[in-house]
Amino acid sequence: MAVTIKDVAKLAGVSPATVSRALSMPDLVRPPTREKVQRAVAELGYQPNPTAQGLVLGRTGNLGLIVPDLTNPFFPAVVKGVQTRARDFEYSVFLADANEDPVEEAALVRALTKQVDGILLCAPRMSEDDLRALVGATPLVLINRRSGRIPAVTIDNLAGVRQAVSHLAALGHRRVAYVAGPRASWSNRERVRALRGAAAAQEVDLVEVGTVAPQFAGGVAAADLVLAAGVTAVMAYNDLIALGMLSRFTDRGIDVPGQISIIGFDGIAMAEMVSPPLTTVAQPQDQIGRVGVDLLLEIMRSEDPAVARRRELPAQLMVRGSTGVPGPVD
Amino acid sequence: MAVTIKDVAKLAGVSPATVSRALSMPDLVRPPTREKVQRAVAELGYQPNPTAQGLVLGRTGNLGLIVPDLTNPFFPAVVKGVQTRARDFEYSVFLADANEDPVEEAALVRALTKQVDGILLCAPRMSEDDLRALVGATPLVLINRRSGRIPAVTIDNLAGVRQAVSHLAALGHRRVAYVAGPRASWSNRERVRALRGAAAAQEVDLVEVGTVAPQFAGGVAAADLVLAAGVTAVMAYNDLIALGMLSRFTDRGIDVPGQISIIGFDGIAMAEMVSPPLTTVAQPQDQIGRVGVDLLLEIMRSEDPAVARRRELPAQLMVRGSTGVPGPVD
DNA sequence: TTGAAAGCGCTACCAA
DNA sequence: TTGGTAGCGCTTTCAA
Repeated sequence: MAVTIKDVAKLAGVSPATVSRALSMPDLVRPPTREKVQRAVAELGYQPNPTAQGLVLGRTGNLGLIVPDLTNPFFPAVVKGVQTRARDFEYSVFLADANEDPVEEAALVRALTKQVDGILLCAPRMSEDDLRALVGATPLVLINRRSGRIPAVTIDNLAGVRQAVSHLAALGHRRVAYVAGPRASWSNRERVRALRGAAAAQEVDLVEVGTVAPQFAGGVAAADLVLAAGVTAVMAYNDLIALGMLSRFTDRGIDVPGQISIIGFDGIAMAEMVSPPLTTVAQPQDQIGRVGVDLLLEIMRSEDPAVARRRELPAQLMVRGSTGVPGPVD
Repeated sequence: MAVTIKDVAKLAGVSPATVSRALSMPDLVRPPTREKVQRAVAELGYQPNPTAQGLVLGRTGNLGLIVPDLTNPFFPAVVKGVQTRARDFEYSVFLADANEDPVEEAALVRALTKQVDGILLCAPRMSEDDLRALVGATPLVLINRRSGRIPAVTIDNLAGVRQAVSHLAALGHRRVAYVAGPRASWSNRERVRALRGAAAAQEVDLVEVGTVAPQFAGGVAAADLVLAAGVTAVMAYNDLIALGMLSRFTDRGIDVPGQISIIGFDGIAMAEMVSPPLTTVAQPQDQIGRVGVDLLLEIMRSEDPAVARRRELPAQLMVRGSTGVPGPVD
């Protein structure tokens, strides 16, 4: 076994209580004593056992983070934000990947619940019922989703979509397709709703070509449908889908943006790396993570569940090479 | 506070000891008693407190995983493998991202050490000294690195590099550049070594154009140097660098593979999504994670540090569109 | 087969 | 300012 507080106490010639105090409330102990303890700690290389601390303090010092799919570059960026901020407050983070499976999401939360002081949950398709069951079990912050009065950090989907539609309208596009993400996804529903409003307001015809997996392959599959829809521009639920379309267009010899313009959503790093670079509605990914942690800590500290705590972060259209004025329609 | 073992005991009309036994060694308790307990557990929704269990059992049920940069798609894939396998054995995993910083790597390991039963460490540039200091503190498995007798899972860099060089030689390339990753990286050193050997054996001139960050931007920067080196093909330390070069070549109007062939390393998903798709030496990313967990558990179980446990996984060249026969040299 | 009780390592209360 | 001690929730002897 490792060195315990008793070993330190013995070596320093004080009681375990004093060692504990010297470490956690140093000014309650006389300087000479404090130094004795510090020397003993250093000599023995003592580190408090977090499990024991956790047991007596009733807190673990851990945060849980659940994401749908780490393979989508959007989430690693969020994870990094969470980690950074969590470390600032000396929290460690449990990460769990739900593999895009609502059932796993719920199971993971349940498993994590006992191990952490709070959970950051990015579970776009978990049922509202499952969600409600979770709340109250542990402090919880939703990421990119809202539900009832559960604390949440989201982005301004409405503004993001509006910027995108205005951009296309200003370029002269009059007929635009939307390739949807998972039907159950909160973000997707929000974006569709915003899109319909914005399209109507800007007198743009909106063609909803259906739902695909929020992945590159989904975009590849959608590309041909989009082409058949006779539009001059297409917006995608996320960047991965947009990138898949771009790739398929390139393969089919369709010029982007000459023959069709593409707008993605998320602002993942990869969007800048393709050619042409992808115009996209960027989310502040690491900020989402950081703010999520802040919110969670706030909740954990002041356990007043009455106030619904929410943060809405801005979305920003990044205009890049994949959008341009519409070419002549064939 | 949540429901404890005492609550269950009271409701079931037995002692806490019996509840504990009924749960963890069911056949030591008479069936009728067992059922009473189970009913009480169900009614109260009791779940054992893992912290308390951890304290008495001396194990946490957690694994730690440290990666250099979650933003490199290679690592999320490894992380997924780790998670999957860990979950099979009812372990949770702490994930920490070291931000490509050797100092942070060491600090993270130290912080994690007390919280987990074992650590999977992917720290390509941590100094050997730091590494040695860690070993012994906690069961440890190195990922993509070898050091002394520390257990490790690596891939067969030598075979991978050989396949790549043979491929280029077979296509007729006689002068090939290598864009190196971090000088301190174990994998990079291995690959350079293998490359020199393979190039000599295949009578290929090797031009080492220097070291860049193992990221897209590094590749962009390297591309112009490569072009100036008068080679017909280039190999990169990893796919991100290769992708950066590809992008820069495209921007400069250089045809790939017409004017220059590119080979990456890692086999990240993105490599297939660009155009032309990237020829690359693929690592079995999720398998690396899974095998790492297996190895770690093995070590944790049989604490016989005498045997050096290692796994070397195969690397496989994926021939795709970014390599072809060399064009006429200008 | 079951229960009483000790104790994992630590913190915090109460006394001294 | 310090020490003794109870107890966090659980498991596991040791006895009954």
